[in-house]
Amino acid sequence: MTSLPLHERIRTDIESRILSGELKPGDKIPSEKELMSRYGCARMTVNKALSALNAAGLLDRRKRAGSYVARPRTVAMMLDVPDLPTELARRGQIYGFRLLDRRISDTRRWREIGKKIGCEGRVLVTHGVHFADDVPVAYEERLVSLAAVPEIESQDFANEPPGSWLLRHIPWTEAENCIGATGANAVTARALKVSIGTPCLSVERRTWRAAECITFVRQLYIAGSYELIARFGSTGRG
Amino acid sequence: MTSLPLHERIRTDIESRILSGELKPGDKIPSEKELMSRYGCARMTVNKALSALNAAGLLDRRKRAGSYVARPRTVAMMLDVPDLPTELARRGQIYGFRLLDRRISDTRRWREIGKKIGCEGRVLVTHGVHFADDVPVAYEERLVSLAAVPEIESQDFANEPPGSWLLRHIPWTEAENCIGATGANAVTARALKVSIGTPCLSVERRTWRAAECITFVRQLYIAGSYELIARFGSTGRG
DNA sequence: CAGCAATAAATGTCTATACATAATTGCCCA
DNA sequence: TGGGCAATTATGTATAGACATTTATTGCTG
Repeated sequence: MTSLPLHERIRTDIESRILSGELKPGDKIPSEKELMSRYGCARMTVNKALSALNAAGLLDRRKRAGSYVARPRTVAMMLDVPDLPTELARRGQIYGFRLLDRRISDTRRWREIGKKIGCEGRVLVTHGVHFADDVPVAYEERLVSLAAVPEIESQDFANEPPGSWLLRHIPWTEAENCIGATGANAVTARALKVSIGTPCLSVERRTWRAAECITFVRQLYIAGSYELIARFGSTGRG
Repeated sequence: MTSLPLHERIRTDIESRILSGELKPGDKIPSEKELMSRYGCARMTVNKALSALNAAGLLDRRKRAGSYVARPRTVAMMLDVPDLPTELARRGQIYGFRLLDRRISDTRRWREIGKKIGCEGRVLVTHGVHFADDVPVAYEERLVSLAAVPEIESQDFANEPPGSWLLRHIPWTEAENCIGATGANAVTARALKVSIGTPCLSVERRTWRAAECITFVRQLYIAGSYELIARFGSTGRG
């Protein structure tokens, strides 16, 4: 009997009636006044519940008009993009990283690099392999803008892959993932110790901090060794 | 000069200091008491701002201990789960669907079906191919619980694939996607007119309505023909 | 009947207060 | 020294009231 707080109970009451289809998009929700007498509580309590549903995108609220069930625009789900070392540790596997190559390039001389990362200037380029229990699971190519992250030039990535280093040191405001499938090519197949053409999950990610591109990464996970999980749960809470 | 409400100003103040890196993961945020004297307002106002940041996952708040900048474990991103017909129409391609097989099975006789969908009873099983401009792009296997969706038994899916029909008719409360890569097997390769072993993006999705499983679907997208996009923007707000 | 103005109804924000709950800190005693 | 209890502190929840803002409705007027 941990009895939820009242505002959460009001929230989940309405939420479940929306999600179950009992309340359809466009339907009107009782006014705060009505709900406060129905639940026998103060208006702030009802307001907290409805504001949360509004913030979660389940309700549209307009002054004087009332609260209405929002019509869903896009079906969006939460995708947990994992940090590989963290994720493997959680599974009880031993994580390893081997740096295959590390060089500094310049978008003015190597155009295709600028195209990938989407910025100008000097760029740190690394290639490496992620291991789980000494078995290769992923190949990684990474570009890091040295204009945005000059400190990274002094890192050797002996103990920590560039991605984890960046995650710990560099805050970012926006990112975009592109998820697809592809076959391993000659270079990646050799690094991952699989045959050419082996299916791989491909994750490409660009990360920005306030309009400035920080890094581009392309990871190839050997089919079956790794999967992404995306959830849509009733709410963003948990 | 519409001057934001105070609680939003407090929120964005702190939020921008987190996102800019001025406040790092693990750093302590001033207590509500301190913030209320700093902004010259009541505690509820500060509380509203901090609670919102907490709900957004930017803060960890613990009683007695205080509020701390959350350390991003797995970064949650928004994944737009596509409805294939809608998505292709948006791209200006002509969508098509061919039903290859349709049967009704029972989890009590076919155990592996019950295992996939995670429920008991009679199940509608369909196999089909999605086309873009008459070219196959995806193979789909779908299981639908007839206990949860009896109406679907009378559908023939001549005009509309089962997924779109479900999306339009059946509300759901929870879903989970599992995204990986795999090679086409004999059956799927023949249906997609590719050679066996061709890399494919695999999306498996289970959908529930209030603890009752509605449907399981497994889609195989031919590598290169389709990609998922996931975005993360600074805040969950619009 | 059209257009405009007043009214009322709903949400939005904020205050000041109260008590509840959890966790840290430190003190006391074995 | 160390274990356990109590005091303290910060957050969590809730109340009752006030005023602001937006906008649908109503009613008045030409």
